[in-house]
Amino acid sequence: MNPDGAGRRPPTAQQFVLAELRRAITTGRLRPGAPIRQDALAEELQVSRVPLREALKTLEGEGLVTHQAHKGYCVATLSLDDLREVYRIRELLEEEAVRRAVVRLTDADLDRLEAVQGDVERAAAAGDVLAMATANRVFHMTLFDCAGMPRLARLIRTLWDSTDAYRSMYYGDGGNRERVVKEHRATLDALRRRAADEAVATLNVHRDHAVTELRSLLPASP
Amino acid sequence: MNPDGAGRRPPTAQQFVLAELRRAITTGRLRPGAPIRQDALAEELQVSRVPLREALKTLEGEGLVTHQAHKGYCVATLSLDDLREVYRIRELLEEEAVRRAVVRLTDADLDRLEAVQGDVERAAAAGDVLAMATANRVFHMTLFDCAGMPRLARLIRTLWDSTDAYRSMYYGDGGNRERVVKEHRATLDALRRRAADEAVATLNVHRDHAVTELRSLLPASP
DNA sequence: TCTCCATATTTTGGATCCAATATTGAAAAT
DNA sequence: ATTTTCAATATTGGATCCAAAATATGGAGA
Repeated sequence: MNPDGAGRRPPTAQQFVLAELRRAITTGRLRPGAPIRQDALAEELQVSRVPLREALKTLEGEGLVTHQAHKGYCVATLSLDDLREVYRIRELLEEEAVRRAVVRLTDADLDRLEAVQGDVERAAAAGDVLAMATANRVFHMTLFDCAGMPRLARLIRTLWDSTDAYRSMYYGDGGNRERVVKEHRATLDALRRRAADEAVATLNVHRDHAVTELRSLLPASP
Repeated sequence: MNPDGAGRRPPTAQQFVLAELRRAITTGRLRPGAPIRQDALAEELQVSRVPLREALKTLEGEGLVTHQAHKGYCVATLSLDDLREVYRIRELLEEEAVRRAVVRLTDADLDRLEAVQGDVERAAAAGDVLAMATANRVFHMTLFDCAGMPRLARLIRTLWDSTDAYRSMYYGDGGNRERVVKEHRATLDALRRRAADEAVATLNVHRDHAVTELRSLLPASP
């Protein structure tokens, strides 16, 4: 399918570790708030602590882990306020991305989006939570990349990452999966008609619902 | 003046190196595009390469340096498009920050802003470019911090950092310094009257002028 | 029993050393 | 003379080792 398939190990150890850690955090295998024991992790991943620490520094920059000198790293925990803040910032940035994308979308772009939407619908039908999360993400990022603003896209990507640990739970519910499918359809339709306001609105509805749902999933008082 | 004065060396080597590198890049001592020779830098800063590399990873996350595996780090260069993109993103985020700040500003906050504005005016009068850049930055960050959205403030800070190398040149011109002083006054006035739209507008004018000026300072074809 | 302090252990931060990759320069072949 | 190949060198990536700090442990005193 893809030339450098998902299983191919990256050229450097820190890139490998980075990918592994990101997955572990965004899928929830490393729980929010959990301390990161460097020695144990390094041994588990079969690398020394040096590349591990560099990967952690990258993740710290992205807000997925926190660090205190001489105390170590922890998987970041988001308070309700943090979550709301992230979603508000996403709203600002994604609106811009969509508006730029709308006026630049080619037919090929729309075809790609349609194809990805196919993946989303298949995952939703199959009830495959992980595939759903991945395809949904690809759908949005594909759209945002069309804005032709690489830095903006990167920022948005980072914001998504920082809440992935919580978002995965969202797709556990079949109703939510159906909802996402419908909302994507509405977005695609608006994009085809170059209706920017409408496209932005559908995404905002989507986000608002997600943040509402996530409130109930948050730890009691972080 | 300040309990942990500027000259105090941070507790860990990587924090020290991080601060040093940030200064070197944002003041232009390390020029955009310049390769970063780790051995030489480590020796110059009297540390080993390990904390240096961790600091570089942090700076990479902030976009101040770029990295290629097995080739090394370079000080990031911004194309005109990059610059415009950064300023556009800033516009989006700073508008939000200002609007939130306006409804939360206390008298103490306004007093602090007024005090910082005093620093700005003194630096402008003295023609001290570095002091001017610093005070201007403090003025804006103080305002943005009042929004009570720490992540938003951090993002904005990072965006400022990424263009600091170019912005320093801006203050070389006395006319620009005067302009900044006047625009800050207008912003402060609008803030006092809780006139959000107006405050946002003054900042937008400010940014637009800066980005126009910076166009002429960019390298020919990066 | 609880608190406080000294000590031992664990864990992180940093330095040095080695390996892998990239770059440079020179020699050889066309 | 130009290009290509191959070796020498320089530079980065990673592993191991040591030092510093924090945490856990245990005992003495109130």
